[in-house]
Amino acid sequence: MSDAAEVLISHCRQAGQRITAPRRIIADVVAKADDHPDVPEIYRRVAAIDPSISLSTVYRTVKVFAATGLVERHSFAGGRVQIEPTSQAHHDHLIDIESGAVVEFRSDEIERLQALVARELGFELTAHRLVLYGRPLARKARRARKP
Amino acid sequence: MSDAAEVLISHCRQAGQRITAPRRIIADVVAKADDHPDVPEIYRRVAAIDPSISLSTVYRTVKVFAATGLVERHSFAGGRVQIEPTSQAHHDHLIDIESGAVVEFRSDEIERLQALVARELGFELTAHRLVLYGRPLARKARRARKP
DNA sequence: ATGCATTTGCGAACCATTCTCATTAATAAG
DNA sequence: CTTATTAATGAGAATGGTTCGCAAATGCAT
Repeated sequence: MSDAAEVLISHCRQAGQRITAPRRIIADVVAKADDHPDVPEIYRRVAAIDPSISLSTVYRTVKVFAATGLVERHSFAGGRVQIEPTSQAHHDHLIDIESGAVVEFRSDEIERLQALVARELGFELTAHRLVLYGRPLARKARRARKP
Repeated sequence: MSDAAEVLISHCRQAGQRITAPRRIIADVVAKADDHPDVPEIYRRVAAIDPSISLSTVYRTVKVFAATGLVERHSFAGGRVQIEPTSQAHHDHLIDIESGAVVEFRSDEIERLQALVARELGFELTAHRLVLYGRPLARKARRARKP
């Protein structure tokens, strides 16, 4: 069992939740996901380990994990709920519209402004989703790498 | 028929689409929507005008409108597709995670930084999508109105 | 007006998600 | 360790948004 998974289950225990075999397995799968799987996808991975675990249980367990604050449930594309361990460092994405490549980035400045804007609108910012779409600049115009 | 609705149907015609009675009505409903209705909601409004129009047709027509670029299909809350006429000036969205309400905002500062970040990554920014998720602040904590 | 491809309406199908409920199992107490 | 209590599970049905398939209706060019 991974380190992150142990954190998940120990927090669940602290929250008064019972630690069951399905929950251990689901914690493990969620903790080691570096993508943003939706629940059916998590279920597939879980079922590969223990096929007796039901889809309902995955839904319920993910909800429990989210309640502890250690997992985030986003509703990004096409209506699915996508899961992400809260532990990893936040980042946004830039999509190369020519190749479809995904570039990860982080801008503290933008993050700060987002919180500011939210507060001005009367909200506490809890999450955000920022995707930039761009066309690669001609090589000469790009910032040069270190020589 | 509203002005904006006429723009919608004329663009459809230009795109080689046939102009039908259902499409006129749906265009009218979509054009005058100042909120961000999902398709079932649009269907309700359409059915109030002509109950013989089917839900399928609303889904299909909204898709056609989106293809012409005159309507945007967002996927904000819980998997629903929400609709908005493209005509209005650019803005981003903040979702009230408690009520699902959509608040529109615009931050030139954030826009500027996005372009900057993209350029630093070697891209020319062509589009972006920013959605903030927030919880309403308690009234006392909110920025006070002018006295 | 006529022919034909596009649209429509209807219901079935799909997919993610939630719910119900009888059964199983984790935890606390003895 | 055993038992009682009560939460968690599995299976499948229910729900709600969205899409599909097909026969019938309709827009549009001629």
